[in-house]
Amino acid sequence: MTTTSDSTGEAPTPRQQAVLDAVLGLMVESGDQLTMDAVARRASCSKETLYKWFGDRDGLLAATVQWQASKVRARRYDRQHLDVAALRDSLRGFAAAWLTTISSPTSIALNRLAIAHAASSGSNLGRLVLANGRFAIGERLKPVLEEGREAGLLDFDDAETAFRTFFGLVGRDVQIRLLLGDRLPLPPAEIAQDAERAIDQFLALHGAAKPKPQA
Amino acid sequence: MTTTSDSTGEAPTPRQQAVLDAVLGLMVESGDQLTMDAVARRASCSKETLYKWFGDRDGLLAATVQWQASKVRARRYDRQHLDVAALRDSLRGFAAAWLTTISSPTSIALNRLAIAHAASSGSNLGRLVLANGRFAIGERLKPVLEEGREAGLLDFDDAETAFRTFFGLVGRDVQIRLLLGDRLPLPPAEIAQDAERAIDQFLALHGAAKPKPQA
DNA sequence: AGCGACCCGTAACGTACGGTACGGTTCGCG
DNA sequence: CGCGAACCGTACCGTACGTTACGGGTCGCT
Repeated sequence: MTTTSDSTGEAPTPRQQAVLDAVLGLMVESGDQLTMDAVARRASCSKETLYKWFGDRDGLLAATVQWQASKVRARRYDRQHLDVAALRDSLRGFAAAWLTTISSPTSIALNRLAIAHAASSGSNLGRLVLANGRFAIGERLKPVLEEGREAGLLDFDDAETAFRTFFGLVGRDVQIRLLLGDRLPLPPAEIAQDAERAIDQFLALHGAAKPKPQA
Repeated sequence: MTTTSDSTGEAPTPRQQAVLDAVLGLMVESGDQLTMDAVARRASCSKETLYKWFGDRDGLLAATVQWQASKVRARRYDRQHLDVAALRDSLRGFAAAWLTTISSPTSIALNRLAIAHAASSGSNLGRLVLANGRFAIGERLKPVLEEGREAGLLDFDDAETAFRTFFGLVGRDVQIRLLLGDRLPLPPAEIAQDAERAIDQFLALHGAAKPKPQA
């Protein structure tokens, strides 16, 4: 039975964090040979300790996913004045952050692992990755969209649907291509450019023609 | 050494097709336990035959990907009269077909396998899936887009970029969610609706304001 | 100093699976 | 009929890996 880093668990100790970082390192370097032996060797700990701390292999992987998620979580986009320029900045920030995330080696390795795991039957790895990726950013972006709507800057019926459009315009084919091993260099300059284009398109679809139509 | 169904290979014999269908069936039912033993049992053939025909496990998987691709490939969208209604129909057909494909159990299983494989180093599985999925549809759609532009119905600079926008608007978060195990029922009615919405959005972004501006 | 908790390193066990070998059967052909 | 090619079913081998067990070492507490 796991003692720490359970699915609802508390924060890992620094030593445990070092172990989880070792897992992340191994995943990125060579996603396949992620064996308990390799983790123990890399983290300079015994396998017995791994099993005491994390229960079994799946527990270790789950803890790793949550550890990585806790590292990314997330600068607040505090609601500023919210004119159209501020809204653009906010959306552009989200888009660039998302592209940076999904193109990072860590995210690629983690998603590959979770997807491979989802092929087997029961496993919350996929659910964990979804909750901390796709759905987390959705819940953080939707309030921004709704504030934009209240300010008369955006026009849409359903925030979820609008977010999915945003998601598609930003991500396009990037994630699936990277997951399938396509070389797709995404330097910061191109990320900025892609984010800009995506926001232009999103505002073309959902920007309100007239600010505050009923004001 | 593989004798048949090489990476450039000729069509598999009917018996080989039955074997590859057995692989597809196993993949869909329980993607993990896709062992050579299980394939042989399901296909009622000996492992020795599998190795003679396909070389090794990777050869079998590659042949399976190509077999599936050959089954999907692809009704022609012959260039019809090409007014705006015909263009809409054509795009809507592409969108619905793509959504149907990526939400099919076979595609999900195949992509999971290829993604897991891409975590290991050398492997053309990911490349194969990309070539027969994302890039195949791109090459088939771009001529339609360009005809639409020539007819003054569409406005864009780069067909590749326009296609990626199309791809994002159609696919959104569907594929990644399905790959990660999210339940996401996508009945034909919803596919049709999603395709319609995606085409509306695409035309809002790239529809030419005035047909044949220089005519 | 003595004791217990914690942990490292390594060895050991069981199993699953990719790959190979072999006997037996069917089928086409001279 | 006689023969060889193709193939099925099964047994077998080697290895990799998850998991457990054990010996020894370090640290904190009394």
